[in-house]
Amino acid sequence: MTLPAPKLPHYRRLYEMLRKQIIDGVFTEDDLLPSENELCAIHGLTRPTVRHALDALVNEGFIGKHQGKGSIVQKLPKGIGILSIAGTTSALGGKNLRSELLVKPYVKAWDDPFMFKLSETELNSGCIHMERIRYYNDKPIFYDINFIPNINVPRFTSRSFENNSLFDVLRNAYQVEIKGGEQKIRAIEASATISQHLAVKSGHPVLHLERKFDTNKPGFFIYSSIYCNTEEQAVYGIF
Amino acid sequence: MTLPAPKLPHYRRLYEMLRKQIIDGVFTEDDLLPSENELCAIHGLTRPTVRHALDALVNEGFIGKHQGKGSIVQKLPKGIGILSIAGTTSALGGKNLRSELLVKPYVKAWDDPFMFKLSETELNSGCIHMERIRYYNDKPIFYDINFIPNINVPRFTSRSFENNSLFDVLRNAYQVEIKGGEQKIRAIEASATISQHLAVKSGHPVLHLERKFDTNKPGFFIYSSIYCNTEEQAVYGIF
DNA sequence: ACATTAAACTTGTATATACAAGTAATTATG
DNA sequence: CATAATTACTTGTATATACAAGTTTAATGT
Repeated sequence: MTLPAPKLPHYRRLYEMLRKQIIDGVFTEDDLLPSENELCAIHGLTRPTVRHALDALVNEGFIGKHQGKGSIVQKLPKGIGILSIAGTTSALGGKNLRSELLVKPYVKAWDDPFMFKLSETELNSGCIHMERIRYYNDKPIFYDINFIPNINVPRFTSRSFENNSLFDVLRNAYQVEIKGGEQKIRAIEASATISQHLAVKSGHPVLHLERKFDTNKPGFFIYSSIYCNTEEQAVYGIF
Repeated sequence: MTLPAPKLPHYRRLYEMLRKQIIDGVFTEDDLLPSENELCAIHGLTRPTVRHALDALVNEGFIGKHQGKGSIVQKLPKGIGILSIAGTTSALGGKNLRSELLVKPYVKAWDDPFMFKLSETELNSGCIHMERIRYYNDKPIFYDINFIPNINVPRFTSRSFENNSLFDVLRNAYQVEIKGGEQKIRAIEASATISQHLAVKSGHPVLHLERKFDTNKPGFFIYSSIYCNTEEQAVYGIF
């Protein structure tokens, strides 16, 4: 995984700029973006190049194009793969949501057996293991165990993750983006350990998800095992 | 929801043709598609038009493009939103999987309250309600309740669904395609009704998913409530 | 003041052309 | 026969141009 090229293609620069403007709130839902012709004039680019950038924004769910009318900003796409609490709008950041690092990231060999089949490269690199508890209204609702292949993620173990999205860190510091993934879901009876972490009675039903995230880096996946207490709130996810 | 236009744009016709060839097995995983120049010659189109079709195939996960090498067919994208059993490769069709209609599709008013907020149009149209049980090795594992808005789906209630994917029927008969969606997941104790349908003891943990599927038709969503027995096999899904 | 028509805007589709950058195949050389 | 160089292929990026089709705005007529 190399550092990004210092020179991005024109269409990509425009795409990143517009994307950032939407995320930063410069354009918000239902706003019209500058027209294709305006963007050509502003950036000294041609329509096919501008359209290429806009197509990418459409594909990622940031805007919708309407012939004759313009490019309209949509509600910020909720991250595919991010779990939250039904009824809240973000995984973290709401006043009643907070996250606590239970086990700081450290490098270890993969658990054997592991929940998903691993490639040779992954097996040889070991993984970074970390555990977090997420609280809603001071009640533990998620017990989250992450396994990140120790491939090209220098100084990962020294980063701070409390109240930070793991995915944001990966995107901003390592240019790793989540593209989707697969998951195995079970309803299980809470074991002694799980009931301790999630503050439920032993034997109480809890949700268990084993997830494998695809990223924009070929061959680089992120793994996660999550236990959830859904007694009061359902777990919410986009797929 | 209108019928598709009799005349498709060139790029779209090429996209649909290549997509069908991949699905039908004319091209299989790891095959090289004809090059862009070859497709231009074969179809009397220009490279930007051909590339537009190929870009759509990339976006949907059918192919990957490799500079200098060619366009390579990928494993058929597993339907987003389709649930299956961990370890099997399709929702239905495997020898050990079969589906049984418990309640034939019929038109009714929406349950009130309903698991997701409904639009005015949806409320006024009523929904088509149907219930199925899915078996794995003759054991009931899914109890699936679907709610399809009664909007532009003529003669839906007279179709046969046993051993047919609801999504395939929607795509082939009504040009409705699933684009993703959202879900609320809970681990619950099986009620008397659920334990009867899924052949588990009352009070045993079962999975409950409430799902809202986005489609290619603006404003048209499909809803589903699924109870799953995950005692022996996890539920598997792509997101 | 309102309705109708025309003009001016928007995105959608498509062709044409050129050069950059990566990979595979062919040819030349030792 | 092996290796290196060259050629020929591939996709990637970008400009230029034109017309179609949908929507909004401005002008005109009553």
